[in-house]
Amino acid sequence: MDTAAQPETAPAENLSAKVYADLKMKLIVGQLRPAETLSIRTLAEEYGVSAMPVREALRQLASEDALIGAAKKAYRVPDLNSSEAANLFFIRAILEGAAAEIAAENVRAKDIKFLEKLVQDMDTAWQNQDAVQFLLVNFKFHSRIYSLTGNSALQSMIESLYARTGPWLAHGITELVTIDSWMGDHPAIIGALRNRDAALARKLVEEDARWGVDLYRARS
Amino acid sequence: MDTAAQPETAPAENLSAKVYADLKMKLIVGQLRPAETLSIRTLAEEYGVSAMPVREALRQLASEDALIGAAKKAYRVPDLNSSEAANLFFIRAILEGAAAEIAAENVRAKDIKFLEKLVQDMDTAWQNQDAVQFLLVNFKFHSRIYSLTGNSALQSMIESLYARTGPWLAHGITELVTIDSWMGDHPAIIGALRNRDAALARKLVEEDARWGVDLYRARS
DNA sequence: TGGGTTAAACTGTGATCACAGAATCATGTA
DNA sequence: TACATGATTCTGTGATCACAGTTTAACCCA
Repeated sequence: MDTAAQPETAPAENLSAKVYADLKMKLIVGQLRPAETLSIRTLAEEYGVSAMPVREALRQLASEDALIGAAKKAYRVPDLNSSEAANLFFIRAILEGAAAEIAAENVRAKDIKFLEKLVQDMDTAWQNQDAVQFLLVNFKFHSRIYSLTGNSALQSMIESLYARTGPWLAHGITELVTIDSWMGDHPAIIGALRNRDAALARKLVEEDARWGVDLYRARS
Repeated sequence: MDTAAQPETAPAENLSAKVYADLKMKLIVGQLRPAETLSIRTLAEEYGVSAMPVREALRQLASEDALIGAAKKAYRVPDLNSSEAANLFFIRAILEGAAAEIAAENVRAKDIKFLEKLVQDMDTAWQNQDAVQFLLVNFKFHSRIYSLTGNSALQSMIESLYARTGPWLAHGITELVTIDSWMGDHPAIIGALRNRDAALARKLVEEDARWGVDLYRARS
């Protein structure tokens, strides 16, 4: 069961929720590769549960298009084309931009401190070539920001977008991204939040999401 | 099975998807009231299927917070408070505003014609005091607009928001909304689209969503 | 009659089985 | 050797059962 880190929002009331949270986190951090196939029975054995919780978790992920599920065919991780990826990063830019705007008004000193630590963690993860840890910390960074909006609906929607873009990001990130091409943005975002500059925070976060699109274009 | 209108996006490959689509549409058009309780076995009998497809549909709706599902307790339709409703309409304004902006660039003559017909349908539905039909046509109106973006992810997210706000809208709409207080907006939206005025289309659609928040404040 | 307690009915949850379609692999033929 | 065809394995899907909490209702006692 504890094969992946649990997300902060894990309610874990029942087995289905646990499996769902675990698989979703694996998607976010890139522990599942594009076009990879997922079988209910195989996963059930891995998790040590029956097929029932797994099938509900897979169906749930498929319902938010984090997985692809066709009738009588194995579930599989989506392999995004450039158009689909652009659409997702476009929505991320919209939602996270709006979230950052609100977050800039609610941010506290402890939030700044936490974000600064995450920037360091992301740096070390990169130096260790640990793509999973890198994406996990990146997710935590953004997650902390839009949790400051107090809008849980907004939060779950953005989370879903990370689950959908995670597999592709993990697949492409080690190939051609240099540490300079992105790392400069996160400290700038922290600075905008500290200064309560909502407009700048929005702009920077939107650019950070746009970076995902650019990364995709560079690959294809 | 055919107890509610099927949404345009209904794939309906399996029973779970059919039940899910049907229940979601009932939420959107207000055929399920806030705090109403839903039982797996009861619904299974109504739909003439086993409990299995129903439980998956209910879990799926609960996963997007269109229903509330606690452990070992009956599923129920959320009864939003003012803060929750405001959060949802806020997201709707963001997403639909961005969608309208893109739609204004892609709109065709046949789309305009279709939207104009829907305005008429909505008018007659109001005169007939048919709240269900009214909300259905309203949904179709907005749905058509953001389908023009070609961004299916955006589409499903907005749909989910309609499912979450539908029950409350249906409950409050017959109480205090006069036909003048909103109807003026839809023809204006059509005009903005026809003129390919993206900025105006965005502004009007955002205001249309904001109307939901105002309606809520008037109630509480 | 009122209140508390118990029993019955109802709830979602997990597990297991049967089934039909999809995919894969082996086998036999040209 | 190449290819078609067969069987076997694997896939999700639907149904049914047992179980443990939750809720509701009835009932009995004061």
